[in-house]
Amino acid sequence: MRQETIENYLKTIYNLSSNNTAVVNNQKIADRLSLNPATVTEGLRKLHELKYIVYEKSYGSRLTTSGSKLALDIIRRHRIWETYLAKELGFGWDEVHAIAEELEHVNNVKLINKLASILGNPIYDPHGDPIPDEKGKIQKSNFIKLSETKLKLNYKVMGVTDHSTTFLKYLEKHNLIIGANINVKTIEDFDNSIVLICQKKEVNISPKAADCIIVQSI
Amino acid sequence: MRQETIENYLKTIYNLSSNNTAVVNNQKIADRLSLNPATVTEGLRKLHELKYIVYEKSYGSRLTTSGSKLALDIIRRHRIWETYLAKELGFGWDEVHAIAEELEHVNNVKLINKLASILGNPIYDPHGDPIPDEKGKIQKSNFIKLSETKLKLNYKVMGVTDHSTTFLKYLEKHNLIIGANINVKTIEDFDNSIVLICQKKEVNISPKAADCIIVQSI
DNA sequence: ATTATCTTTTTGGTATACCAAAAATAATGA
DNA sequence: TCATTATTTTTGGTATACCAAAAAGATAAT
Ligand SMILES: [Mn+2]
Ligand SMILES: [Mn+2]
Ligand SMILES: [Mn+2]
Ligand SMILES: [Mn+2]
Repeated sequence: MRQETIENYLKTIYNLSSNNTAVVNNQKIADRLSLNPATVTEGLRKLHELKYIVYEKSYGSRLTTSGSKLALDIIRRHRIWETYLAKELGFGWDEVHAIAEELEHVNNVKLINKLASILGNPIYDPHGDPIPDEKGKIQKSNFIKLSETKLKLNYKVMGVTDHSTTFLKYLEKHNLIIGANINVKTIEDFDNSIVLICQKKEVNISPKAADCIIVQSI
Repeated sequence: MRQETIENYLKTIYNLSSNNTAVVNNQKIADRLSLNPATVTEGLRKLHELKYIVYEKSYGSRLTTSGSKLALDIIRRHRIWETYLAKELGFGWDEVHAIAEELEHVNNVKLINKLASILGNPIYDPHGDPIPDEKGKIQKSNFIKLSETKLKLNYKVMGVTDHSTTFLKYLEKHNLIIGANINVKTIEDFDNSIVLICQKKEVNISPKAADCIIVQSI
């Protein structure tokens, strides 16, 4: 199996099992990687043989210790590159993901650690996602989705779970960038859309968008 | 054909036809890319179909305008990355080639131009090789090989044609780094080995090594 | 419990990238 | 020139990464 293929599967499985405890089903992997489900079934069988995952037929996959280690390594590379592109090379948070998708496969420990060191060993990437350290350790947080917030409370934007240019440009337009302070004004009973105050302006957020914004209570 | 495969062929053909005028034979491509000659024959047939090269059976290949353009673009990416790794990220001139071999395939014009701009749009890479500009234009020089030098004359080291760690470490040991001034003391009749003075020390250079060192008369 | 609906797997098939060995072609040199 | 050697091409074959459609299995919904 090509290394790049392995890496893309493992990264996806890790991201889909959130806390790395849940079992991941094939269809979601197929969706994320834009592959036919048949291809995924084959791929998972091979990854199981390579002992990167435990794959139970018609049930799902979960990473082994070695699979988890590799996954975290790729995620580290991806997020370090995203941060370096944004902080050192002047790219926008909506541009970095696509480039990092390619750079993440360049495997050179010294290079990644050097970039990390220049950045001051950051813990979060430009989208608020945590960056694993060299040993694969991740900072854990108590962040919640904007869609789970309570009325009248104050929050700080800590991250996003959608990295698409369209979404990020949309957020920028309303000053909903990382670090922004917001106040949840009303939650519409009708469709669960959220009206919030950000920089003194009222912004109406659809439930779908609110599900992609990560905040912290302040 | 995979983009990476195309890029590796074109880069190799460009490098083997030096001034990009000579026809390149299959065996040398096979050697450089560590491929079976049969594989190369197939590859060249496909590149001809894609109009990147003109391939005459049992004779050789030469790049078309479009092939040449792509080749120069990859070479630019490779050499910009080598320079960035050396100048900005603290890697040695013996380390950068291997990493650049991977990074060169990440195709993002804005990224490469940004790196180039940070470096002050350099014209030479850490091995003294010229860096094509965005349009593919290359600085041409009057450099010669150390093996072609004349007795008693003074030269400046301008580059190397071998990028292997062993060779570069060997040169470093004798202070034969880029920019070093040397004086050709004697050329042995017996084996054409060269004795030169570099930083007041005498160094004996084999003809094979002298063939990989590029100098300029001063 | 029995459909109806997802989801996964199997089957059969394509495209790419490679190689070893044999056959053909070109180059060299006596 | 004619044989020897070097290079290139053809042939037959493997491994990987994919997909479409059919079959099987699991889940949900009445
Ligand atoms: Mn990303
Ligand atoms: Mn990110
Ligand atoms: Mn190089
Ligand atoms: Mn170089």
